[in-house]
Amino acid sequence: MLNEKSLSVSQDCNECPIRHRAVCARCESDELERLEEIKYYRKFEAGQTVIWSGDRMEFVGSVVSGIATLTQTMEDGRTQMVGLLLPSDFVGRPGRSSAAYDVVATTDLVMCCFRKTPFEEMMMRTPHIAQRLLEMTLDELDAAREWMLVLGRKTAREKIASLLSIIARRDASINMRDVSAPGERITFDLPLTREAMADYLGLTLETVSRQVSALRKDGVIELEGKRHVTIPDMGRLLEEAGDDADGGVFA
Amino acid sequence: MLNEKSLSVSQDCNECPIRHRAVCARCESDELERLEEIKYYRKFEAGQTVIWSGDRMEFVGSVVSGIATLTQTMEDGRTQMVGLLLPSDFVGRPGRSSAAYDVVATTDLVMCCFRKTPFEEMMMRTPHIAQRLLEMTLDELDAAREWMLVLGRKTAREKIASLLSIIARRDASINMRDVSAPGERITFDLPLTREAMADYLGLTLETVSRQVSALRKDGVIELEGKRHVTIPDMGRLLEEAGDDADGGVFA
DNA sequence: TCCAAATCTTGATCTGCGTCAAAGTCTTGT
DNA sequence: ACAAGACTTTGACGCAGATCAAGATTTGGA
Repeated sequence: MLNEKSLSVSQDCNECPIRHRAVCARCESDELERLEEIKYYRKFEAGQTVIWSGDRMEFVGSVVSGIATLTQTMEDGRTQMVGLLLPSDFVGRPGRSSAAYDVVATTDLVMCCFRKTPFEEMMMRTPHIAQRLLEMTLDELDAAREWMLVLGRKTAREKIASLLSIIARRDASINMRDVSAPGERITFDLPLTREAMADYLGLTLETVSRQVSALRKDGVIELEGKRHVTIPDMGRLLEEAGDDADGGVFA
Repeated sequence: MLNEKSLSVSQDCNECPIRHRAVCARCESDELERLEEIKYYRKFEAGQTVIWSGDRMEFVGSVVSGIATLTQTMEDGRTQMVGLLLPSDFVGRPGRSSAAYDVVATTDLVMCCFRKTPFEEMMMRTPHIAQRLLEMTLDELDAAREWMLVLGRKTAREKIASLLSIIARRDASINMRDVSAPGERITFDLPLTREAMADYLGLTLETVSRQVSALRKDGVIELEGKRHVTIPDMGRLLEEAGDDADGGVFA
């Protein structure tokens, strides 16, 4: 089911965000050594499922490059995306043995994985890891709650604007660009199909398509092809999203 | 703004869930002593706001008794509840100095609080606290994501059934009753007004009222007065919620 | 006890988004 | 380069839930 290939363990650690973000900063070198031992890389192609909901989950890890989604599905096929995993995001749950969601690679994807049991043992011995994971999980919880407002109370147009502004912001932070500079034109590639956007926003793909067209017609966004977006005025987009213009809810 | 009264510190610790759930189980006695020193109780009346979004947050804590809600509000007044805090739930975020949501007591409420800075220092020194908080936060994240499916993809009727089944389950677990016993009639008081239910479900209060009436007419629930609910068949309710009947998504 | 305010129910009507349908445009493999 | 499939756009129409409105019931304070 999982056609992954392991990458060389000797691959440069700078590419592994968990080293940087979750562990490195405050750990002793022997702990880093131990982490190194249980670390491995996995590669997935666009469209591949990383893990199915309910599957036994034998690793935790984080996204090195590419984009993955967390999705829930009802018996009758209705689908809701509950998370968007960009580089540096953590996947998996220490203390839980089976996956709660489908994880799907939407682009080619590289993950940095740790075997779960050794990782958990290490977490027990290394306080900073649990503290760092707590911090990351609280951020995710905030993002999930912000998204509840989007899903429960925003119109289709506001939903699209919210999604675009999140992607713009996260894309900018990955590439270390500044999204809040006034007058700046922001440009990025949409990493999601219209259907994936619909699943994230609780809409149909037709409605997504219509609202994207409407935002383009109104000059809020510009499109080259279907995927390349430029945002001439970030403040305007945030207004359309229903957020206050000063950096917004997801700051 | 906060008309709280501190309760005696000598109040029986059995009433303070964080002692049990977050700290006690694995801590040394001197750590418990230190926690005891920074602990205090606060009482709120139904309808009082515990803290406003954006306020400086000088404590973390957990609910001892009563019910509180976390809500977000847009500038134009649209409101979305993003969390329901029942006894034992943790509030606040180590490492963040201002509140991200309004916290409102919907019934009379007692909270067990810890001053934030000493709590954070203690967390640094006491690995089990961060580990326990991580576990609790991951549970909350799962609950938030389950709720995203409710908000994004369920019909009004399914939303009401989902809310009732969650409340039934949580109420049962607080009172140590078994909700999954087949044939068992389950009874509880709704702790939320129709408007609060609407804010949680992303609906209007009129729609909530209509769907509650419809579920009653169809025999899925029984009502005495407006608030006292009995569920003659939990499996039936879970079907109406769109969950699989075997314990459901929130198990 | 009684009045006023809060909460809840129900009805009539409206509308944003879903559904169904068809055609257009990219992508990919040969 | 071309064909087949995947993805996207656009149109016509219907419906679930919102909105507006009027009462009914419950709650709480004087």
